[in-house]
Amino acid sequence: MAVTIRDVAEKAGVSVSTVSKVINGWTTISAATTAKVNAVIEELHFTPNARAVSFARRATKNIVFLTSLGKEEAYKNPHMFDIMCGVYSELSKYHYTMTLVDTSEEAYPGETVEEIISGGSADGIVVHGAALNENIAKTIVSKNFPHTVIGNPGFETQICWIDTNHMLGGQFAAEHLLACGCKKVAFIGGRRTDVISQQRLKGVRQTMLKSGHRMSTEHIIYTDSSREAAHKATLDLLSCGELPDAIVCENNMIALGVSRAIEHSGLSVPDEIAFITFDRYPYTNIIVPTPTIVDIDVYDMGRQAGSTIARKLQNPNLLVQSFTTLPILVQGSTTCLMTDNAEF
Amino acid sequence: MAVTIRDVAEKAGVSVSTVSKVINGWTTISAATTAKVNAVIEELHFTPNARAVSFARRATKNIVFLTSLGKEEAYKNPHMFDIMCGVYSELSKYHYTMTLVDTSEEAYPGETVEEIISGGSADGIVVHGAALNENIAKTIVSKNFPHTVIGNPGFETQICWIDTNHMLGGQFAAEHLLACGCKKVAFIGGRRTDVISQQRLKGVRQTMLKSGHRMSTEHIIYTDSSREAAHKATLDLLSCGELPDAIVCENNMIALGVSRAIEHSGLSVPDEIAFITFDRYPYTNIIVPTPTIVDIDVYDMGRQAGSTIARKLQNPNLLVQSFTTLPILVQGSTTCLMTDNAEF
DNA sequence: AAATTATAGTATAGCGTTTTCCTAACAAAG
DNA sequence: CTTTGTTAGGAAAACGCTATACTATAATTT
Repeated sequence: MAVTIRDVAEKAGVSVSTVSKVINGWTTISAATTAKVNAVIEELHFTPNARAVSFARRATKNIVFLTSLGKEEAYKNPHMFDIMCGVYSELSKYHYTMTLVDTSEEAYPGETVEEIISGGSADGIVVHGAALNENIAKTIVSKNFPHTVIGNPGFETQICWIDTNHMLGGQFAAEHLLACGCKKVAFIGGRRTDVISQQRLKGVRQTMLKSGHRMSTEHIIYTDSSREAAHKATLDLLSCGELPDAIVCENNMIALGVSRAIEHSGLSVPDEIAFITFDRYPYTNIIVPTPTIVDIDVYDMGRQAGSTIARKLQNPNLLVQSFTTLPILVQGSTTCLMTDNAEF
Repeated sequence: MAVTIRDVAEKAGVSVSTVSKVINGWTTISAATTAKVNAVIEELHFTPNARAVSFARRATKNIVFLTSLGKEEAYKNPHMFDIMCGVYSELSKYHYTMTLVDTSEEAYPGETVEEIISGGSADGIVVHGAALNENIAKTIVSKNFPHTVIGNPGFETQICWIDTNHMLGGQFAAEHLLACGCKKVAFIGGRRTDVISQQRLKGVRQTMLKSGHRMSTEHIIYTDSSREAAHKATLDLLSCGELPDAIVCENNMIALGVSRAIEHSGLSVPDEIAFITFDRYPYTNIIVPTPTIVDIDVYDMGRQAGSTIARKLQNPNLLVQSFTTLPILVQGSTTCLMTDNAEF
């Protein structure tokens, strides 16, 4: 049917092994033979059968991206796709392909991680934090399967993961506000139990304290992560007690409510009150005024995860356990403009 | 190393073929033997080697999703991911895996479509319209490779595609506005040359005309697809000439500008003036007031594409060339509430 | 009882590469 | 002139499964 390496060998008058060696760039074949073989390959439009190559090489050159998909994923989690694109971009540089595997409840029972590993349908796996659980982690670790997890697992495990340093994010936010001259910083968070939220607050708190500004307890507020709740919380915050000169919003939904509340309060931004938030969402840039944000380059995180696993695959002795990336400050118009960014 | 079908056969005291038949559910094996073999499979934790299976079956049970990725894809094109999730969900029901392939300029030269087809790394391909060009179309058609394209190719080709009926979308918008009692409908579009835009306008126009309302030419406006441009265009529209009682916005960016302009004009929405837009974006629901939109269920489009190709693969005689899906009206608060939806 | 037909299972030839081990042929060294 | 090395290429055994063709036994029919 399709043209095989044998056809090429016969037509070129050489052996199958010679053709294989030419294809794979062995140096033990003379220039003349190489040229001859390549000419025939060209002539017959030969493409090696990928299935046979995988089989013979006992490797797929494929990585599974394990995640939790679903309807409206782009709306619920716009970062997932960017991470994925980042992983992909790096993997393809190393000539790996990437197949998606979904672990969500609604998913039709697909390949389990066990099956992927023992069935050998991929050489490695990149796991999005949302799809990780202790079982999966245990399987991966016990089988010593090449992997990287995107996001701090949040439980005790030897798995290799990569995440952004969220405490540092809080620190960056506070440092920026300090540089703007803010001294009385408030924090409005969503769920008190959220680890990321805690770390961000910790970063803010410590940084303020280090500069001699202890955050007042009534300036640390938790509310629903909704525009309405944040709106109300902000009005409360601004109407009684000591007025803050800056608000750190833990997420975009809160920032939206804070923004409107400040607008209604009549205070000027950023002169009378500044605010800053975390993470960029597709709608962040339509908020008026454009908020200053401490962002995570999720695409880059994906790239780092991709390159880490690719490098591990090339060199199995690579000793990387975990690492964190730096958040970045994106200046908006809700904090004063920093012309000298010596600090950052 | 890993446990193979031979190990299972030996331990169970049957032949390799018998084990294979048990695995693949052939009915020619007795219940007793089946049970015995399954017990051994369980005991040895045997998982068939996916690479060997692909090789022997001459099929991968894998579909390529060809698209154009890139940094910030989620921001630039939030629909891409939803489509992908839809395709994935359906493919996995048919036990196909899905691998991503990027065609974007910035992409590291990956597998070309030719290589995928002749290399046999996938059994079929789903192409996102943004990644399609005449070359790719020609290759797919000439090799008669199982495929589906998401989005009207826009050029002459025998390729199988699926898209939403955009003209019908325009019709739906107009019918809704008519039902609301609007008679003087304006249209603000982005690029005049955009095919989708043209079809939507055509749908609106024809529907209005059918009800005896010819749209005035000065009520059909083209401007940049930016908030600012749309804002200005709307103010112009509202300040001179005949006042429309409804505006059809061709996209969300325009809707954003229109919304603000109406707010500034002091007209009440939807009583004095209504507006409607197309497609839902991640930020659509943060626009105040929530616009009524004619939406495309892109996840569902993905699912249809996935199921179409899966069915084609099961049954190669399936004669589907192209088909379109229905847009859906999502009621917001920028048009009057339709309690009886007899028409839709 | 012989002939036919089901039924349950086996033997084995692929599938299309890679890769290890060999073997010529020739060059350099002793 | 023999020995040793080096280089270019070939032979063939894997890789682990599927699926076809076949066989032996049991069940049914004549």
